[in-house]
Amino acid sequence: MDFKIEKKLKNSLGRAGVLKTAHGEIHTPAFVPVGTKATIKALTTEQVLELGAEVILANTYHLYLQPGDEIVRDAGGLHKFMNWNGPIITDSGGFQVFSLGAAYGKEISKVTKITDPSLLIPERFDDSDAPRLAKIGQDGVSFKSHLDGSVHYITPEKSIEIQHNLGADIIFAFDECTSPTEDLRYQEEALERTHRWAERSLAEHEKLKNSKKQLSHDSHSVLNMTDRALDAKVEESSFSNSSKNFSSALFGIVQGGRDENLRKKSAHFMSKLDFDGFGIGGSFAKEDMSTAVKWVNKILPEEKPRHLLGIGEPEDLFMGIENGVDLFDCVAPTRNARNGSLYTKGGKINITNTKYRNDFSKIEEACECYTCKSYTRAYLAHLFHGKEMLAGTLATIHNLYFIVSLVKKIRRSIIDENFFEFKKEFLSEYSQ
RNA sequence: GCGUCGGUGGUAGAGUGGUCAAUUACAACAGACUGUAAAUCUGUCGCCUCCGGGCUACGAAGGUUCGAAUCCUUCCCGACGCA
Repeated sequence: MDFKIEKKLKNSLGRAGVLKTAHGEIHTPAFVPVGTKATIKALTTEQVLELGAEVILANTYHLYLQPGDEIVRDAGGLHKFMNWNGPIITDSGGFQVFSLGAAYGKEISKVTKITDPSLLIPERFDDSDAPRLAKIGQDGVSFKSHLDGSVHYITPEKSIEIQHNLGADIIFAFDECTSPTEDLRYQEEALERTHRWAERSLAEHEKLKNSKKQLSHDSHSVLNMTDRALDAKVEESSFSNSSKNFSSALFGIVQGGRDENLRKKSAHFMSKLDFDGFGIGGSFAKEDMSTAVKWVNKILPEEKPRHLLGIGEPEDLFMGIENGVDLFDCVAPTRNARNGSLYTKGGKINITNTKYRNDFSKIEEACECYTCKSYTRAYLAHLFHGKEMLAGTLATIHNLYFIVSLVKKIRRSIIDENFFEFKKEFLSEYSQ
């Protein structure tokens, strides 16, 4: 993996660059559509490619449970299995520690609002009796499968092993995504754990990389190749699409919740480790997400890429990019689409609302996506009311196109040196 | 014509003397969704409301009863059976 910064945003941390992976280039900043179970829900990979996405993200935990990482490995890796030849990122399962743990059965979002009553809990209350599918131990996390109830203990080593079997271009260290409702003491304890897990993830990654290299050398040496030729062969294969031997890049994840000291501590800690890039994870309050990102990105080494995990509403994308984020992934555009919430320049609209039933205009008149080129709001409304499968597909194409294109436009504005004008113009219309 | 069964809110369909403005599902209406337990979830869903309650309602009209969607009478409508 190779990352080059092409242009920096003046008076801020923002930058535009190119991230080279074994499966192609990612022009950063970039939005990464989420395909948890090795599919961007409702779309074919051709549709994902056509709407302009360069890279996608899949999930370790889900693919480990179903169909099983060994099946994916035996299929020739994730790229081949799901027919996506571009770059792939896999999340480590760290988010499921939160979503199936502290957030299980509750209405807690990783992005909360300061006014959210869940934040008013003065001290951490003991809710260990509450049913949850993820239970945290010092060594790893015990998951009770949401599919069949079977129990699986995931350690950092196991997460990395699974991710190596899946074979994504960028993989993440196993972390603990904490709930925004946790108090400082717990955040600190969890951070210590995440840091230990980061070191162990890194060690396991190195170990697996080396054993693969060894395997590769061994097989080549049978052919009596010179060392020089061997090295060239290994080098070549690591950038070849069909190769099983290319090595994934490993990103460490900064945690620390909403606390400045913890976030900075985590950023310092991660910076010292030999990661290829970094994820910024955990929970935020909407109102102060920007400061958290800023604290972290001021510390992280400039020359390595940063991925703001799970963030992706338009205003957040501007915020993140301005503060030095290179990659974003988020389920919002795809999930919102399937639930009838569509992005427009003037804000999100709920296409199932009565007023759209006879609205024969496009979702967005100027939009260049497949959906807008061919269909009206009334048709989309009809598909949603009729519960037709095509509703989800057409809506997802539009929403992903909207968000992917927005980030591309923001990238362009950095290169053209009019980021702040573009931001102001876009947000003034969007937040109306 | 006689007999039997049945007519409940937008629909289907519970309820069969008080706890019924009426279970439930669907439809409708609105909202939520940020590293996907998610094509999901939540709320509203007779009218009015100073949110205490008030009013009109279970085919129609009468009646019994302290009290009726529920019991009785007549009528109207539907299905089936017999002429």
